[in-house]
Amino acid sequence: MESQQFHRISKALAEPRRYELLSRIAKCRELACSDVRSELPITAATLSHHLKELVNAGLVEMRKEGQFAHMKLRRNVWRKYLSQLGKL
Amino acid sequence: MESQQFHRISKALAEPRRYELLSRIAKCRELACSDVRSELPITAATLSHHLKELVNAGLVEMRKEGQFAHMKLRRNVWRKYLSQLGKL
DNA sequence: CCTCTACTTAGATGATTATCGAAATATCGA
DNA sequence: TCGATATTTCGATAATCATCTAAGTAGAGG
Repeated sequence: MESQQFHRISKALAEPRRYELLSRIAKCRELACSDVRSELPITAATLSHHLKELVNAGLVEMRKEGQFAHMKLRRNVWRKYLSQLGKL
Repeated sequence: MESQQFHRISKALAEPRRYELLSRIAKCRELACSDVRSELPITAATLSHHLKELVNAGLVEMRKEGQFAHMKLRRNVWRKYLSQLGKL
């Protein structure tokens, strides 16, 4: 795994709200933004910002379906990240 | 592992220089600050700051021997962190 | 078309923090 | 005791970033 991606992922995880978001995404096969918003006290703008960070880091994949955005964990990237950390 | 400690560790890892420092500490049984300073372009003040964060996070243990400070990875904490991440 | 809903983008603000130089503290060796 | 070296603390500065409101874009259903 590229060092740049590794650091982006680390930064993405460092924000508690973002980690919580990732954690919810990981628990489902897919999760819609609107579902997150109905369960967490977060504005649409902030959610969109955090989501962008997760996608930028390569951790999350997005799919647009009509008005809705669905998020999905990229499990192979996550595995690679864990394996890299494990080498410390 | 406490959620507070978990987040502190995540934050500590998110800074590339700090991760590099941790990585060097992990490679030895113990590492002296002065050795780090002779190998990396970093001021004493900055090193001291990052070291404090690692200690605060519970990831690193310090031992003073005369003028020298020796740093050591707390491997059981590291293991717990990895295992927590693995549950995502 | 019009409007409602879902999301994104832009711009601003405040908080956090990485960094450094300088001063302080502590230990060692002469 | 003096001077050198190691580390910490303080204070300042600049950069990063989380958050919000408001405005923009776009699909769905009348």
